[in-house]
Amino acid sequence: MTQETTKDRIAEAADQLFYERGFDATSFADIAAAVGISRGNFYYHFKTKDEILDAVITRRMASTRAMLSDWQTASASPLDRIACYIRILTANQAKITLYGCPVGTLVAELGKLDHAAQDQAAALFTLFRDWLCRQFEELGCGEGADALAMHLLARSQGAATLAQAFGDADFISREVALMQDWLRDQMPTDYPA
Amino acid sequence: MTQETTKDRIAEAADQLFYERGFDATSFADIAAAVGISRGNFYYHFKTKDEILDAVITRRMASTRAMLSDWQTASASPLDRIACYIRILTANQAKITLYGCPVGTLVAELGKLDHAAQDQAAALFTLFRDWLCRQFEELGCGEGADALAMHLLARSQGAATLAQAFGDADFISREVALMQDWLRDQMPTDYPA
DNA sequence: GTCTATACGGTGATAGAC
DNA sequence: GTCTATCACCGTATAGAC
Repeated sequence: MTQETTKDRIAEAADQLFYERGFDATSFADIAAAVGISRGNFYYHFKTKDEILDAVITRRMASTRAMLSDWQTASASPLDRIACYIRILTANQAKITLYGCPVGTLVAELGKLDHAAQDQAAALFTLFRDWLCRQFEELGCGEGADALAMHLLARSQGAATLAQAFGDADFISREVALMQDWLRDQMPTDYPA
Repeated sequence: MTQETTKDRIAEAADQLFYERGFDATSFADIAAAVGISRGNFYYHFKTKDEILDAVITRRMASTRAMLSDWQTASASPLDRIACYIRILTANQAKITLYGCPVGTLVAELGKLDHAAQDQAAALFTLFRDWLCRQFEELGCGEGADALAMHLLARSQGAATLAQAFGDADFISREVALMQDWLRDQMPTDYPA
């Protein structure tokens, strides 16, 4: 039905390259080569590099929303849903070891560049934060739900950063196990088994 | 006694700029302007940009070693020494909120650039890792000492990453409190009070 | 040691033919 | 929609005067 346009293919290639090499280090020539078009043709689809960044962030927002929505329907209990989140670290273990977390590294880079889109990128974090917060609320954590969500996000980021720094994929497995233990401990005592 | 040479001043300025803006985004012009010399004169002291990066990493290695050595002598108990480590997050709270962790962000960037110096930068992490590992060993954690060291490093990185992403300095305080609680729990039951 | 002047490649970006 | 040709600019790096 819906054809994949050249514009989509550019955004897709840019998405991957921004992740693997970083936004600033990725040139138009790199993206054009990956898509298989000339640099000139490029500007027919995107006027500036920042426009591509916008498109990439929009793409990531959409796919993140879709993923969170899937988890929401896939599991009945909030505990299982949070476990889904923790498992993405395992699922993406190899890539994270090579390039870090796609969200964390982008936000960090745009922050240092003082780029206008840094808030948009941070919104990717907010998507996870709010979703996790809701799960912890359903779990009965009430006031502390957002703090728990932030804490879990931080633990994930730390695992990704050190795994990349030391090229140690197994470290992710160990941290995932610790996060699952931690998650069990967050279950209120009056929560139905 | 020891004069501060122009070379030192360049390395010092580069150190700060690499932290605040990132390695790749910092140009010779930026550093030259910060030091107050011309771009041409620059190359009398450093032949390439990578040489400056080397000097910056060497600087950071030396200052980190000095800091760890200070903590070693300042506190008698390994528990107190680990607490010293946790406190640097609080001490550098404002800068971390703006620019992230100096070590973590440099390693992440060099990793994405696939830069030759990425292992040298990772050695900065190893410095902390080995030092923390020794403290946990003295604490009687034996086999698990390195795992505890890595875990604490990851927790710190996560706190720094999210604080920067959300521009939330207070988050560091909350994570520091959690890390201190965690540290207490790592104390073996037979450890003398 | 410090400067000015300059080379040279790659960058984002534009114009215009097809 | 896609291409080639071209632009101005900024990056690292060099040469040579003082």
